[in-house]
Formats: sequence, structure tokens, C-alpha cells
Amino acid sequence: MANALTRKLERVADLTAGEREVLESLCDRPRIIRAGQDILREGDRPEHLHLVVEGWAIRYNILPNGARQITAYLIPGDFCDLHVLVLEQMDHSIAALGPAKIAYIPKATVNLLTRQLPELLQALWWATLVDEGVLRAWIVNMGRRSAFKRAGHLMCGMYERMNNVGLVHGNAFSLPLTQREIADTLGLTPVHIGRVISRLRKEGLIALQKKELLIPDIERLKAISGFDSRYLHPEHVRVN
Amino acid sequence: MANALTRKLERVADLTAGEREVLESLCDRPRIIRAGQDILREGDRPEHLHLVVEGWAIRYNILPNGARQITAYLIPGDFCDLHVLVLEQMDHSIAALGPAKIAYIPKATVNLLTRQLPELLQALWWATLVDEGVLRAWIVNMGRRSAFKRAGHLMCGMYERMNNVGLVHGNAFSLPLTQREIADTLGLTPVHIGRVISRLRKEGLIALQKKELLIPDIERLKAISGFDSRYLHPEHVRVN
DNA sequence: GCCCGAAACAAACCTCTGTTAATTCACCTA
DNA sequence: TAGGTGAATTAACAGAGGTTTGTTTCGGGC
Repeated sequence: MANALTRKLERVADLTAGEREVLESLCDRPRIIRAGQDILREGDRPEHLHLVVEGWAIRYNILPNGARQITAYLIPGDFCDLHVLVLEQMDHSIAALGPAKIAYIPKATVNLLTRQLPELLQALWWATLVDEGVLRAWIVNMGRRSAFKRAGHLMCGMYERMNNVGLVHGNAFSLPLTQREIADTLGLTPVHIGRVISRLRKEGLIALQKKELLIPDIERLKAISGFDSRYLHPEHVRVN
Repeated sequence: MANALTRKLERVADLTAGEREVLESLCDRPRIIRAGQDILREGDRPEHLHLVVEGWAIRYNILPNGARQITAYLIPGDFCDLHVLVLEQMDHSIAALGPAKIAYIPKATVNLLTRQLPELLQALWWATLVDEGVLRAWIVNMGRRSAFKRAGHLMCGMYERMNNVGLVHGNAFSLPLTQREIADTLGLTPVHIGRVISRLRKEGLIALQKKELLIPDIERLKAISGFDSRYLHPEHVRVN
């Protein structure tokens, strides 16, 4: 079975057998990170690139007043810190949500690979462009939607991502987040997220228990929260 | 004098004379776009890439209820639609703020160039990674800061960008935005932006008149609004 | 089975930001 | 110079979301 990185990059580029093999080898011998532990901290100047092999991680900033804002959820196949190739220093932190496996890849290796395999370089660039689309949708969600729609939108996005990797069964999937994390994602408070979730339940839009989220009618929730999945779907076929 | 695209890419990569020449030629014969006119619309499947050569543009989404959210300011040297290399379809629109000059570059040309000049491909990737950092800072700003700090933060960011390209004189620079645009940037309403600006004025943090913004003490404004310029500054020196 | 801390749930109260609308100002054109 | 349009300003009011506090439930360890 192909690993997550390979699967992800193949959505935007055709890879040769050789390239695929190289990618597989990068994920060898990942380190195990305990739940909640930081993988990278603001200010770090990492010598390795960090790749999520298994589990979930969050990208987040802590403000001087202690508030936290989450800016990304990282799933298997996602790099934590590609930007340090350019900016060197971390301007935010990364933490494992649950227990996770992280591969440590020397920066030099990546620099070498991208110089030798332009095809791979392009795939990484394109994956970055897709990520940008996700960030833009995040901004729109936070800037112009009510808390109720914001929460619905987030859940639709999670559904899509999990569905893309075959992890939705019977309209339900595992959502290993506390209300505090949802709040820090959407720019709200845990208390208010509680209110919103209880309303989503009351209106029959979701059933959430034991970190398992069930969305009985995803199309209805999408319509209500103004979710448009276009931004997640690369339609590109390599023109070679 | 080098054009804006060249200057921008040289901040993240060493370019050969030949590469620089190619970049210059891309900006030949830009089209003139009138103030306020759309350059690209949501749903478009452009055959060309669009590059800002002169003037400012905004990236924005319109929601079903008519609300607008701006997700980027594009200045000379910025591409409007690199992501259509992967996603093909525009999931947002782009409009010229004032009168602007836009270069139309065939997608095929860019695909060809990036295949022939890996150095250029890498520079574009890295520029994309820098953009990602800007989007993350935008999210943090909207999610976890009060309207007052949010506005101050935006102005600090504009100051930095303009300063980087030598357009700040005597602590002042041209800010061609209406309060409505500032509101749509920060996820607030024009009325409230008005309140916030008047308070920023009262506290002597800014002087704004005729689209000219003066920040008497930039360090003070940065401190008050929690601005950290790290995310804007590539420190990288190409490892050749 | 019991205990503990964290997470979820609830209620009262408060404040920031949104809404609406009227007034003034700036700029452009006839 | 007058008239017109969009932007900025101001004010009164409303409502979404924050704060604080307390209670209940959940999950893991013993």
C-alpha cells in the first residue's frame, strides 16, 4: 500500500516508479510522538523537515495574552515545516493531537531531491498551492460567517477530507477534537462552541458523541453552512 | 531597473542572467485595467496566468448573502492565479483596486519555463511558501485579536510591505483603501472600522487623510497590535 | 468499585460589534 | 456654481458572542 505522502502527491502529479520509491523511503523509521506533545516550537530553526506519517497534528500560534489560534490540521502525508526551507525560523508551533508518527527528513535531503527530480519539486509546489486554497477558505469562514455556520463549515471540511482518504463509514467518522480545539480553530470560545454544537444537535444536523461525528445529511449541512468543496479538489491531469 | 517579479523572486533565490531576462520578457505589454474592474471571476477557467505589473489588486470571495471577504492584497510582482495550474477553476475573484497593469502569460509558457528552469520553479514554490505565512498571520489576526488591534496589525503589515519596496517616505505611505475594503479585509463592518480608526487617531497612533497613512511611531503601533514581522522576511541564502 | 482531572454543559450577565439611518464631507461633472 | 454620488461620521439600538462561575459527565488510573 502506498504511503500517505505518495498518495497525496499523486493527486497533483504523475510520479515515476523511481520517484515513488524515494518518497516511500523518506517515511522510514518515523518517531513516535505522544498525544499533545509539541513537534516544533515557535522560534525553532529545525535541521530536519517533519512529515506526518500517522495521526493528526495542529499548526497553531500562541498570542502574548495566552490565546491560541489553530491555522491548520495536518494529516498523514502533510509536511509540518516546508516553509523553513525559505524562512528558516518557525513563526508558529506544531503539536500532535493524538499519538502520532513523524518522519524526520534532513533539509539537505529535500534540497537534493528537489534538485534532482523536478517532477517532485513541482508536485510539492502544487500541493502548496492547494494548501493556500484551504487557508483562504479558512479566512472567509472566520471573517464572514456566524458561529453557527462556521462550525458547520468546519465539520463539512473534515468530512470531505476524511472521505477523500476513505475514513467515513455510514456518514460517521472519528473527530479527535475537544471543544477547546474547535473554538481555537474558529476564533471563538469553548463556551460558545458548546452552545453552537447543542443547536446543531437540536436541529438534527449532527450527532456527536465520544469523538465520533455523524452527519446524517451532509448535503443539508453543506447548504446551511455555505460549504463549497471546489477548493479541495484538484482536477488537474498532468499535461506532461 | 529590474521589474517587480524579478525583485520578488530574487529575495528567495539566486537567478542567472538568462533567467532574469526571461522573467523581464514575461511582463512585456501588460494590459491596462480600470479601477474597480474584475480581472478574474469565480468560476473562470483562465487560459493565461495574470501577473500584477503595476497597481494594486484584491483577492476576494462573495458569499451568497452578498458579504465580501478579502483574502489577499496583490502588489506588483504577484501572480493572481498560480493555483489554476492545479485547480483549473477560480474559487474566488480578483479585482483591480486602482488602475492597474496586468500581464497575461499563457499557462503553457509557465509550464514550459518551469520544466526548463528548475531554479525558477523552486523560486516560485518558495514565494508560494512565503504567501502561506501571510495567510496564516491573517487567520491569527482575525481569530484572536480585537477589532482595534486587528486594524493596527493590518496597518503595520501594509507599512512593512511598502517599506520593503521603498515606498514609505517620512513614515507615511499611500493606502488606496476605503473603510469598506478594510472592513472586508478584517471581517468587520465599515461602521465599526470607522469607530476603530477614530480611536487610533485619538490615541495618536495614526494620521490618515486622503488615502495617505502616516504612522508616527511604528514600533509603538506594532507593540500595541501585537505585530511580529518575522513571517514576512525570508532570511534564506541559496545553498547553491 | 472509587477517585481524580479534564471536558462538557448551563445560566446570568456583560460588552463588543452589527444594524439602521440620518448627516456631513469630498470629489466629480455639468 | 450647483447638483449628484460615494465615502466618512455619528448616534441609537439590537444582538451575537465573551466572561465568569458552578455543576455534571466522562475517561483513565488505582
